[in-house]
Amino acid sequence: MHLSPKKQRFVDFIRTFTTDNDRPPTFIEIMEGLDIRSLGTVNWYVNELEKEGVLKRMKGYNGKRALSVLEQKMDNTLPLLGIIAAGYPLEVFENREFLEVPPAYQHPDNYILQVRGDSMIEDNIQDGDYVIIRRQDEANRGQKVVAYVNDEATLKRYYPTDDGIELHPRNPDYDIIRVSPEDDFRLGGVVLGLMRKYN
Amino acid sequence: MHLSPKKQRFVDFIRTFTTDNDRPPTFIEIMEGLDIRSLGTVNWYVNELEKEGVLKRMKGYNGKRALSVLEQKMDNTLPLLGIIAAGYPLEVFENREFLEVPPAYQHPDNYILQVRGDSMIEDNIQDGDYVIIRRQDEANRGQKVVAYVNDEATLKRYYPTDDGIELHPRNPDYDIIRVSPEDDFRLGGVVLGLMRKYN
DNA sequence: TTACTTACGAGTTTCTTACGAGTTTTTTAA
DNA sequence: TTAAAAAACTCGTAAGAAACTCGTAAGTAA
Repeated sequence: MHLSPKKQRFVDFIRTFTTDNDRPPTFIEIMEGLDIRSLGTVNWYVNELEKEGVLKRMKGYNGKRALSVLEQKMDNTLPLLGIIAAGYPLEVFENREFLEVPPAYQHPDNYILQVRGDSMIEDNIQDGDYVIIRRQDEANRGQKVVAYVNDEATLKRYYPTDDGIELHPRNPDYDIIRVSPEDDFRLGGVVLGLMRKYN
Repeated sequence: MHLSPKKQRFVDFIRTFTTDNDRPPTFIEIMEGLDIRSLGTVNWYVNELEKEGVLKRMKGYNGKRALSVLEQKMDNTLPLLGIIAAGYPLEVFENREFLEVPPAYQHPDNYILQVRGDSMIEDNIQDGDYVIIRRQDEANRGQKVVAYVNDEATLKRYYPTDDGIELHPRNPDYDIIRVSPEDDFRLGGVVLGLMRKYN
């Protein structure tokens, strides 16, 4: 992400100030350090850079006051949390790996699972595929979701019913899972996309 | 893709300027750097080179303005060249679109095609999927390739034989294509990966 | 109160885009 | 081979958008 020279100068100042003083600068310190004459201008920069994902306002960092600025990096990766297989608990990786994704998927609530098995074969999701998940606890009817039922994780289609939830596999060899209120149910997220690597 | 000397000089300037300054040049900087006397001329170059897929305008990159010029590298996109459907000529897009990909796929010889139809359904490649192609004229046995046979483009598996080439679909409704020496045959590339977007 | 951040409104400057018209070089077809 | 057509390249200007600026006032947490 290339910044304009002025914006670049702005974040550079924050970076060096922060390492020099062990705390981020206040708006006024930025103003003086960069020869800006208005707080509005400083504020404009912070807003812009926040929109662009370069800066982030943090709570309670600064000496006297609460909000301040801090850097964040974009590396186009998402955590590969583990392997999901129909009928088994989610196998979570110990040493977290990261996988590169198209930048648009970069989001703190997104993560990746690798699919094991063929329970979704009719949706053309095959063994070894990587699915990109958005962590959220609601879904639309028919969406593909990661669901946890009684400690078992599955990738299924989501169909709410009058008295519970149905989770449909996309493979005739597997049964529909009917979730009743007494089951322990949790939505892990919805599937945003899929990536497959050939070699 | 060879460019005219002038155009080549133009992109070379952008390339070196960008690496030197960590940002792409503005139109005026290009104008001065190349001894051009009109912004219209710079604009003309940019338009031309954009049509040819060499340059691309990016959001929020440049010093003062929003849209600017940048080379196809570094922005994590690949050109979406068109739609490929079994049994039809490749439908090439006029106004070139770009799609974000995982950064590792970034390569000048790579491009994207969108798949129409279900001729590869048994390989779990479905209608609407995006395949990432590496442009090259040889392939390994069994690899999925983009092939042009007598002006018809297809996505198939590649099987060389003693007296020619066989192209295997992955759908029983389609026939194997047998390419003999008198056929007009060309490899468009091999499939490196696949991306699918759900909404 | 004090030391900050946030919000508003209204500039100025820098840069892109659009337009219209011209010249030079290369390709095409008689 | 040569003239006509097309493509490559040039110019200058003006409109408009984005980037950047200012000053002040209101809000907020220690």
